[in-house]
Amino acid sequence: MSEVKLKDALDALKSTGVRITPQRHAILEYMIHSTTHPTADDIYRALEKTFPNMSVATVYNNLRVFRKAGLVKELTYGDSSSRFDFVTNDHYHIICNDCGKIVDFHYPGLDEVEHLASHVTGFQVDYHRLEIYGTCQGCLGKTAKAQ
Amino acid sequence: MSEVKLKDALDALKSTGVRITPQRHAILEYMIHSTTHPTADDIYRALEKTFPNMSVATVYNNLRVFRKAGLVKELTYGDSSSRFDFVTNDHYHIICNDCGKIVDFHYPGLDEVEHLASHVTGFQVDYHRLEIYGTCQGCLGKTAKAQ
DNA sequence: TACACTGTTTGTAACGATTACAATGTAAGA
DNA sequence: TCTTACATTGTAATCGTTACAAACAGTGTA
Repeated sequence: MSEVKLKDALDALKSTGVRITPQRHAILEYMIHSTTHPTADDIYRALEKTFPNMSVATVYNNLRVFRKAGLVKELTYGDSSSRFDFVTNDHYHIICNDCGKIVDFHYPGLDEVEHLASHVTGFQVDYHRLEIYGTCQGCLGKTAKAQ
Repeated sequence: MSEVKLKDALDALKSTGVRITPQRHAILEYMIHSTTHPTADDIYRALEKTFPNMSVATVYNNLRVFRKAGLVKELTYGDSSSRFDFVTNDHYHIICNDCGKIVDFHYPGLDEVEHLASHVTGFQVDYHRLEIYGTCQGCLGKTAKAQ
């Protein structure tokens, strides 16, 4: 099924006049198969073996291309570096404050909040972003530690 | 009323054994009166006149102190730099994609989402974060421009 | 009052993520 | 094949943030 996602993504790119290069193919493929919301550097290091000459700049360039095409979302958390997430269906993230793990979960959507916000502020609403923070089961097992 | 907020904040700090310095007083005061969700640099430049010798490091140090004391929230958006928000009541932000303006709005809370997320993922939930993106009325007035 | 202790500020250097830029490479069309 | 436009690469530069060491208070105690 991820083959379908990849094909769809490539088609979407092609239709906007973006050239499909081996690097772009590889980055997209990696992001689709990844479950870990990788940073640009994660992607770079993962593909280093296959593309020994690839530059970090290429990763950043293409992540921007994908973002503009709506294929990829950039997640800016407190960490120093952004994480990137292949856009599939509407889903939200829950993030472990202890180990940083990010898990997806689905929720019907928050149209009501958007409507209220639009009504109160006069904004024209495009989209929203929601994250939940807590502690994952793995870290709950260990003894708590003061931050 | 912002006097009360300031006093409360100072009391809260004092009670946790944090010393109240003129710089800390000024930073807190600025944040409470500010409506613009300033960056560390905004704060630094605003207080430069009053404290010609103040260091950027002091601003960062104290924002971290305030954050740990729960007085201030750090907002990491796509921009390069973090923005800081004095914590009052529960409110959310709606952000203009065009001019970057951030407006607060209130909403009853999203306990239900937290519960569902906790149930599905097994996380122990601490808090969440929600932002809505769109275009503010001012920017709607101008003609739209492709990104 | 003098002293020691602890937390604070300051200045600067260092770090690390991201971007800009110029040079080189490559695909597609005429 | 030639041309043109887009891609990649490598590197230097930028910029927000932090680390660190030195100078500075404020507070309590003798």
